[in-house]
Amino acid sequence: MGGEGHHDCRLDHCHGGGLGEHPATPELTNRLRRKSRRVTGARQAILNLLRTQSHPISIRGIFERLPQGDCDLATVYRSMHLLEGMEMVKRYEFGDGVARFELLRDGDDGHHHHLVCTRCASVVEIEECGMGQLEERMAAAYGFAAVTHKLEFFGICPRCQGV
Amino acid sequence: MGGEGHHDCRLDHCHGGGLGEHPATPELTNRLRRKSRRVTGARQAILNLLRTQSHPISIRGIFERLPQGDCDLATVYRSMHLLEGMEMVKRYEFGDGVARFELLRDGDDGHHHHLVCTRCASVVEIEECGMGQLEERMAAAYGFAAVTHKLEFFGICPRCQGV
DNA sequence: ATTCAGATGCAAATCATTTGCAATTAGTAT
DNA sequence: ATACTAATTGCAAATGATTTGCATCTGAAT
Ligand SMILES: [Mn+2]
Ligand SMILES: [Mn+2]
Ligand SMILES: [Zn+2]
Ligand SMILES: [Zn+2]
Repeated sequence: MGGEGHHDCRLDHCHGGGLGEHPATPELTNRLRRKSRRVTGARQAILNLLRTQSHPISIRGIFERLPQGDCDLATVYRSMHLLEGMEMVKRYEFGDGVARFELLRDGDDGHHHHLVCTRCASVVEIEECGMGQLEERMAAAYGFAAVTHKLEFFGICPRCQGV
Repeated sequence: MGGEGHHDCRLDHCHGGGLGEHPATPELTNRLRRKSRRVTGARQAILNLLRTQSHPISIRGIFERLPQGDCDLATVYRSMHLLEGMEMVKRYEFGDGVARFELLRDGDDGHHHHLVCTRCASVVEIEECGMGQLEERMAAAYGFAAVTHKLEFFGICPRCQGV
């Protein structure tokens, strides 16, 4: 084996059909191949959908927005696990028992938080985060390693306040 | 009605049997009666158990520790809802799909956070929290009201680091 | 075209939590 | 102490999100 590898596919096997035209990002293609996973229509479709979202979206939400139930709900679950493992999406939980995901743009670790309305579930993206020092202090104080955190804010949005 | 109310129960209807001897706290008794809810063996048992815990405990965990499955799992679920509504316990979620609860000691709003080991699930109680100003800034910036937050830390505890 | 590990659809299985309902019980009134 | 009624409970069945077994299908290398 080995060699110059000119046998690589020209990255456009997406010859119509399947889940519609979802141009495979070289990004996705490379990451997947590195793990010998495949560039499938479902995965491309899901990533393309995530690209259009500006807030976390649930798996059911993804499924319903995918072109005419083209892909099975179980496949969306499996795909999100895969993408999460590849650090291409990030999982959030707002406490309602439903996981939500956001696309991780290349080079972005995606660390940020949300302000969620407890009445209508509208979301504001929050970039601020002064937790770094606290994490360090914590690691030092309790001997923990690789300390991270999950932080979400809740409240009542302006629109919902106008009873 | 009204009057001196000498018809009140002497708060010790717990004449043996039932869920064992679980002295009813006047605290519990009063809060419950105020809402015309009843002082039952299950509720006393659960509160007494919670009193012995120093970290959040799951509903199944409570159920299993209760004297010989004396009380139904569904009853524990219902009791925790009640107690949460009465602000006698606080709910925490560590992201594993299981809710955990802590007793709210009288006069304490119980606001604090946790440092959870992602390998063995051991927990460190964290009192520090400098989130107050952030909440205010957020309320001001986005017009949200009653802003609160959920914050938990994750990492690898000293014991689990010693692979 | 051939080949086969990786993916998918579909249905059934899990898991945590909730709910309907008939039987039981706490707290009050008699 | 007895009676009465709403609150509570046990038990089983229902939910809802997520996972999984398995036969079939497909991507990508040869
Ligand atoms: Mn976000
Ligand atoms: Mn705690
Ligand atoms: Zn942060
Ligand atoms: Zn805090």
